[in-house]
Amino acid sequence: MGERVEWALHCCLNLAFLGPDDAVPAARLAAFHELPTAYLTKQLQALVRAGIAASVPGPRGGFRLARSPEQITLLDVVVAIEGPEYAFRCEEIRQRGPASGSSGRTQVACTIDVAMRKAELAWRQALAAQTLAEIAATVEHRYPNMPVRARDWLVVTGS
Amino acid sequence: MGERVEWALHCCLNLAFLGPDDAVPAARLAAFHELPTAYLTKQLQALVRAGIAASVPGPRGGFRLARSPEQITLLDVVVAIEGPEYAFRCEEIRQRGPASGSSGRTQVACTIDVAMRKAELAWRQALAAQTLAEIAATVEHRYPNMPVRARDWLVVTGS
DNA sequence: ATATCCTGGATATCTACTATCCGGGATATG
DNA sequence: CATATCCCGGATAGTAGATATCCAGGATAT
Repeated sequence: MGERVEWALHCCLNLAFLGPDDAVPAARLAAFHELPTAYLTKQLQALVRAGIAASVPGPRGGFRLARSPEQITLLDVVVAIEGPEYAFRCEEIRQRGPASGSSGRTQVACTIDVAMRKAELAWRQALAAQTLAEIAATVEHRYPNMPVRARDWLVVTGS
Repeated sequence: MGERVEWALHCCLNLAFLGPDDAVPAARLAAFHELPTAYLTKQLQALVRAGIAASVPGPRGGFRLARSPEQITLLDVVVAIEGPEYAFRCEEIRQRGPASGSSGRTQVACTIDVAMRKAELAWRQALAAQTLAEIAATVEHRYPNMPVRARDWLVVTGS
């Protein structure tokens, strides 16, 4: 899994600490964790396309969450960055080779594929069961001053 | 996830259809699914190093399962090929940047990392819950003649 | 002795991830 | 209206890992 996922998750978490209408420029969001601005911007755009974040152009613009942290799961973010494809993709090698037979076995599922998909569904369900709000609450419980610190550094207080 | 995993799973399944002492040369195992012999051999060697398969050198040699299919889980095969590392690896970007603070926060777990690991554990458990024997039984139930066909083609009958 | 087969290393190719840059468009501010 | 700020999309490189091949050496059955 790409490092981009970690970037996106931390950025979403930081945005979750802010007010719903506090937009943070990509450059500031990147500087907060010393990430490359241009590349992080690509990931933020992916979050926008997925409907997780929203972008505001112009001065005092930036990125904010598109919906409340309670309605954003870890799966949402992972899928937005990595794509919806399964990590294990069945290439149907069972149908190649001398013993494949010419019968129309094509339409029946591969047993190994079914088994691997079952495991990936368990992974997806575990990701979908955890929301950004829950993560934020855990962080706030363990490090009470971190949300405050993030907000103070990220938000450009109005002139 | 690499295609190698699919290759390894199908090869292990084919070996599970055979007798415990029927060794199949890598070239024949590869030809069965039209896979590149040399590269498949690398994966078979990984299975040997993991203790899943055993290799027999010399004429009438080849590869066989090192233990019974009941004792081989899908997780065993996946870990043997892909390695034991987590797909999501926390780079601790939270500790970089201006707001990280110089306090000794290093030793406490990253909340996002914990959440992602929880999901991966669910995936691993789902893989560990399925054995090669169960997969083989399902295949045999749905395609009763496939194990026979695999054995007839793979095993070089004595002289 | 010989043919068969695995083992390990070296090498090459290709894809996806990481990263950067730039022109264009949108918007708040004065 | 002019300008500074900021997002958007495309083009472009570099790099690491996955895919793939080849060969010399070792082990073993016949």
